[in-house]
Amino acid sequence: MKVIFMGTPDFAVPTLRELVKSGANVVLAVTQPDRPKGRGGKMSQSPVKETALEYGIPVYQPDRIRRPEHIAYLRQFEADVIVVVAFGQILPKEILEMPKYGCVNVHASLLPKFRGAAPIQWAVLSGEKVSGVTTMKMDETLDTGDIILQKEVALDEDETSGSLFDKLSTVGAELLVETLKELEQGTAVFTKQDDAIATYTKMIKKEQGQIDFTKPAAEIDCLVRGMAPWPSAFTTCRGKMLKIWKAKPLSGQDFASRFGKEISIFQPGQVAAVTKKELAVCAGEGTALLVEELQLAGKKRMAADAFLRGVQLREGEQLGG
RNA sequence: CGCGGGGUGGAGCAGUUUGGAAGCUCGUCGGGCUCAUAACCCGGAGGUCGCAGGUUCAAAUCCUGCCCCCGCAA
Repeated sequence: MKVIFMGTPDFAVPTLRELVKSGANVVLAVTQPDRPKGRGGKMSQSPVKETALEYGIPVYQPDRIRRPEHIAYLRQFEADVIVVVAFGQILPKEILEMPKYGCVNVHASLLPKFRGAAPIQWAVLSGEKVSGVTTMKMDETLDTGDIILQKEVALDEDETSGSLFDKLSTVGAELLVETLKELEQGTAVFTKQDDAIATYTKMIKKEQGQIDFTKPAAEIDCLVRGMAPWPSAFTTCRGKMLKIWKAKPLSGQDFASRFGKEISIFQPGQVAAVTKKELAVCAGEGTALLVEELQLAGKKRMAADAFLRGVQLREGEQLGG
């Protein structure tokens, strides 16, 4: 199998590795151009590029792959299949139709659910119990191609987008290798997606991490887990950015039995209970959020008890706002 | 040279502006109180104050250079 691999972030790396390990002949890795990144704006290369270089695979970094010269460049490889994993650019029809087996995409959800840019985060944000990975034969619109293989993955109670990323990228890698095998053997079955039950995910923006304490605690917990490790759920504390990394929703009853008072005497966003080790914030609909791990601007991420040693919060103090 | 916060006993912080015996909360160790306890009381151990120079009678504190961590912005 002569393969062209297209991908950019960490999520794509396991698939590239499995591909190489499976014996596929990866002739080219296409990835996004190097960009300034991080503090100080140093140039950095994509994880896929680093991995490709490690294997000695040639790397190609077109600014816009749809330009004719880039399409022509790809054509000369006469690849059997193009594998696309979180590449970050839309492929034009000429490329989709170029390889014998077409273009195969690994998508981190159970399509047709969570089509689009951020399926993993949205699965966590939505409080899903199960998500998964789909391989499909790409067509001209985004994430609408025929499904080839699909595998479910259960979400844990404390699943974060980061942990789900890891799980799904591993599963995706295995699934892709299996998919190529079926394509080559001619045993692949293509299943149309049911557009009627499709859902779409928008790209995650930083502001979405802002915690709205009038929402019930369970929903805030989903936000905290869904936005971790990026861009993180946050509020403010005495004018400083305060990231919440881990929290546990408490019902009004949980709160009362744990702290011996009623949550109803507090307004959403108010610090409802502070002990030496625990911190609870009033949330919406009579619930409370037990904050377990957090980070103040300029500081490191730490457990609630460590945080409370250095910052004495007062009961009733308002967060956010 | 993008903007900013920070590196002080094991943990989290104060102290730096106005140089002059290194402090707080927690943990830890020993003892006590208690039916009992993560509660309370008493006592102890533990720190090259990121690194390297400089100024000074004296530097965590002032000056210079470097390393590392983090928030924002991209």
